Amino acid sequence: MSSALESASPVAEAEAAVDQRVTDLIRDAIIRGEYVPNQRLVEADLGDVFSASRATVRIALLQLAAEGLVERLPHRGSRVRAISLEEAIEILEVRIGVEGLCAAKTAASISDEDAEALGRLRSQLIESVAEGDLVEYARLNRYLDVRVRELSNHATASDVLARLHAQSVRHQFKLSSRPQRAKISVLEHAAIIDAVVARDPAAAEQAVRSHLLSVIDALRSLSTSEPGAPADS
Amino acid sequence: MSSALESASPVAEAEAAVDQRVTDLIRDAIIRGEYVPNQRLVEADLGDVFSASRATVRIALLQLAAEGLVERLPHRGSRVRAISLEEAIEILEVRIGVEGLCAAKTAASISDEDAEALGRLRSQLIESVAEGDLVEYARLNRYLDVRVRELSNHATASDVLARLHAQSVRHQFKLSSRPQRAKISVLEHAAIIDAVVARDPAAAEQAVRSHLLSVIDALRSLSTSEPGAPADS
DNA sequence: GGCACCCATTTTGTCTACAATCTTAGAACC
DNA sequence: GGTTCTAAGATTGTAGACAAAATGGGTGCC
Repeated sequence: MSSALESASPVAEAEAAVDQRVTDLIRDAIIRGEYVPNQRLVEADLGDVFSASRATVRIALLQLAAEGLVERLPHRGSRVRAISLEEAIEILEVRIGVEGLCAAKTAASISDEDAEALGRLRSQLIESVAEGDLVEYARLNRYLDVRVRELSNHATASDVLARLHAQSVRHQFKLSSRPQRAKISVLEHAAIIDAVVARDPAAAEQAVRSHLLSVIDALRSLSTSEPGAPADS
Repeated sequence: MSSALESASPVAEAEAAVDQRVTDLIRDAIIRGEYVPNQRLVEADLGDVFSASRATVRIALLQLAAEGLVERLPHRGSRVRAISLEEAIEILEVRIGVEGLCAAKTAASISDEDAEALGRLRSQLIESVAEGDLVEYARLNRYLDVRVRELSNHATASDVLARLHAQSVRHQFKLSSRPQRAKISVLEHAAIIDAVVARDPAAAEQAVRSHLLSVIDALRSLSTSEPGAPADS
């Protein structure tokens, strides 16, 4: 029965997303903040905007709901999921374990060239903060995260992290736009890179842990200093 | 704009699944092993079996693909995803971090009654193994996992774990059906319960780690002793 | 004035039909 | 005999239409 499928490799994983044009467009719009938390996402409207049928949009929304970006209420529609501070902290707590694993794996297996590249990235990070270029710093930060995931060669962890990351983009953003915060976090990032380049898995895991715990603290104090501004719409 | 949705609580999460009848049926069938890995899942056929339209089945398959239970190849259909040994180990590695977190959280906040209940569960586990009732032992085991997740009160971690668990059911099953293995793992489980009941987060996290590392070892040696039997169909 | 009920509107959930794509088998050709 | 092209079959992707559910406003009643 069906000879063609039998022989396909179990590697694929990523390329499977081909026609998910609409899904990607909506996801990007949410992540970019074009659609704000709690905003309603009416299937017909979105189909109109992206010139796709309702069936396509519907599938996209279900997909995004599975990713945790969208909330669906039966017979009542979809809306952009609002990630509360508590949830954001939960996400960071989970990331401690998973990113720690990635960092450890990377430290254990990194190649010489990749290690060198990370070293350069380290310099760039420090430089961007010194120049006060927070946008560039945020970009390099994201790149570091992605790179460590890739280098860990851990598909499962990468999947989990990608999902978690997408959900908490908004909260991350609030933090990374603070110059004060950048000066602290850049040191922590440098420490992570140092441990990885030194090929010390335990130290890398610990460095990630320290960093994320620090982020949690920062989020907490940020929220107490400027009390709940839940009105996003 | 839209007053009804604005006030909905961000808790829901679970009850959102109402009409997912078909999704649940297919998921159960896969987890129970009714549909074996690599088996093709043709939308029209499934619609016939579950007396639903293709559109409904299609959505169910996309949902399951997002959960990692089903693999979709564009224009070529869906099939039950085969979790390789490497992937199963990856999943366990991730679980170390996340379940460790849950255990630590639970240990830090467990109530007296819940602690007592866990103590009783501990006795039942030991008893079931002593009597050689592996089916009962497996059931209790699942319950322990679920319970620790619940008690941790950590929605994000629970979500991640639920997803990972569903994927690796098959491999878990292979292990838990070995009497030899049960005798080892029951001690580890008892250690986890002890640490949680003693309200020692660090010890609980460590006990989980030890246990899962031991499972990884067991899986590895199991696969070397009975070399690749990839023919599931 | 407030409360319960009912109906119109909006939006989702489901089904059927059509188009696009891929696979497979067979025939023509070298 | 083997290879390439072509066409038929099977299966997925998309669109549009209908049915079901929930919301919101309005009317009647107390």
